[in-house]
Amino acid sequence: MSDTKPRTPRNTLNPDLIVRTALDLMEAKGFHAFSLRGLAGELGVGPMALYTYFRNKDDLYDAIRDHLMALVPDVPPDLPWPDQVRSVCRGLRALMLQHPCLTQLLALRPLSGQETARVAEGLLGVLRASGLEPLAAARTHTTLFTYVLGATTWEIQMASERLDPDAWRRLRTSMESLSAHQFPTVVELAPELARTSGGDEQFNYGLDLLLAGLEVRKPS
Amino acid sequence: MSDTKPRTPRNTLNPDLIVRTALDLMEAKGFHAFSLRGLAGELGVGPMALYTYFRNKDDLYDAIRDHLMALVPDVPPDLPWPDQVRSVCRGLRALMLQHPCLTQLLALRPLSGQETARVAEGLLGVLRASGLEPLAAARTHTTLFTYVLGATTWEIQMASERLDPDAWRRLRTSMESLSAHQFPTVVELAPELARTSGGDEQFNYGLDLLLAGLEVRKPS
DNA sequence: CGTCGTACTATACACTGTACGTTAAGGAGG
DNA sequence: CCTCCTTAACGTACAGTGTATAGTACGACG
Repeated sequence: MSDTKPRTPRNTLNPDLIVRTALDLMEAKGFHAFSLRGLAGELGVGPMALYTYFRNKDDLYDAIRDHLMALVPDVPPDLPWPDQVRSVCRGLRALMLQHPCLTQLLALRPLSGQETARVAEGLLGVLRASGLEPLAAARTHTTLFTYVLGATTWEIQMASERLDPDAWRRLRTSMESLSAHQFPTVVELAPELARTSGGDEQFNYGLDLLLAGLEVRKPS
Repeated sequence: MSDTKPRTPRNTLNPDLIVRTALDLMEAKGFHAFSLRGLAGELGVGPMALYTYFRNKDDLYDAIRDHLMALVPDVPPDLPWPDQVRSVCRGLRALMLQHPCLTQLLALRPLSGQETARVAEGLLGVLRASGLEPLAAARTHTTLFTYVLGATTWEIQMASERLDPDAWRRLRTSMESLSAHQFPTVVELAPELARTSGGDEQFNYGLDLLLAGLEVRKPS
């Protein structure tokens, strides 16, 4: 009757499987609810088994982030450079919307990684080819990237707020309780502000603003 | 010998004291290390005492965020509108740099709050007065705000990375290990990219790009 | 067949947020 | 003055977290 517990067979785990399962879990339960114990449970394994493949939770985060960045599409060739920039930025945003945890992973521990470099290479190449000097290309690259990050972070945040009916109601009432005397413009533009809290149009508006500014600055 | 434990006197706590102490703790120990138990200890009080004033930790976060947003300076009058926009955006960024937890508070639970409305009112007023239509003003406001949020989040992240010598070394080596064959532009522009990972110049570059784009679009 | 490295497990520690029930301080009314 | 009632702060408990440390059994190799 020696109740030998069924040890999980020996080579069931590998980094890629862990990362993919972790990503699934994050998207199913949300970034905050994700835990190493939950992940281990999903894999049918003790929590400490994960430490064979990742030094700690942050290390796993990095791997997940790189796994996601690999999904950013390459720059499409044979297009005018502003359209190439638009394409990359929209692709990055689309990926962030599809995997909301990506914004949090980027905001939590920023960079490094082969795939991040690949994305940077594509955008930087376009900017250099468009005639920008090295420093201007780098500045523009960082500007574009941080705009996408901020805009999409905000958009996801607002969308998740809308999903929680309680939070959404509290937000509406707090908006409506703002006295039109104290904050006339906010109250007057409330419907417009609601429309600009996300969506393709809002994102493209800001992106085109940056591109328009860029063309003004260009010597050509 | 009844060892009556010295109960803390009755009205030592109040929301403002809690928020200020919490903010101090966050800045001293970092956003992640902040805990209700630590805060209660600092106040000389049991953890549950805080629940008299805040429904939960998120509620406290909201209060801290509003407390910080109150420190964003008002719009300076008697300036050309682009300079007014610059002033507000720079003021917001300066506050975020001074209190790095603000970016995380904004990214975690977005809006509502009297002080957030005050800041929005100032910026929206400037944009409307500059001649922008209601929808364009709202779009521009969101664009500017999300740019500041993204740029400053990134900047803080990179700065904190630089402070941790281990992470910084790992970053440098991973950068240098990128093959110049695979990522020629990234390798070539490495010094420029390092320079654009933060700082006033980088922030102002992106901000001026947005403003330049805005002037192109204006009918005047 | 014996040995060894390694993939996994077990246990334990110091934490976390917070639900629940209790206690005592302080002001109000008789 | 005494009593009552509201309420601020307490204590205990629970379910959960990441991870350090030590142990165990399996698979491959000599």
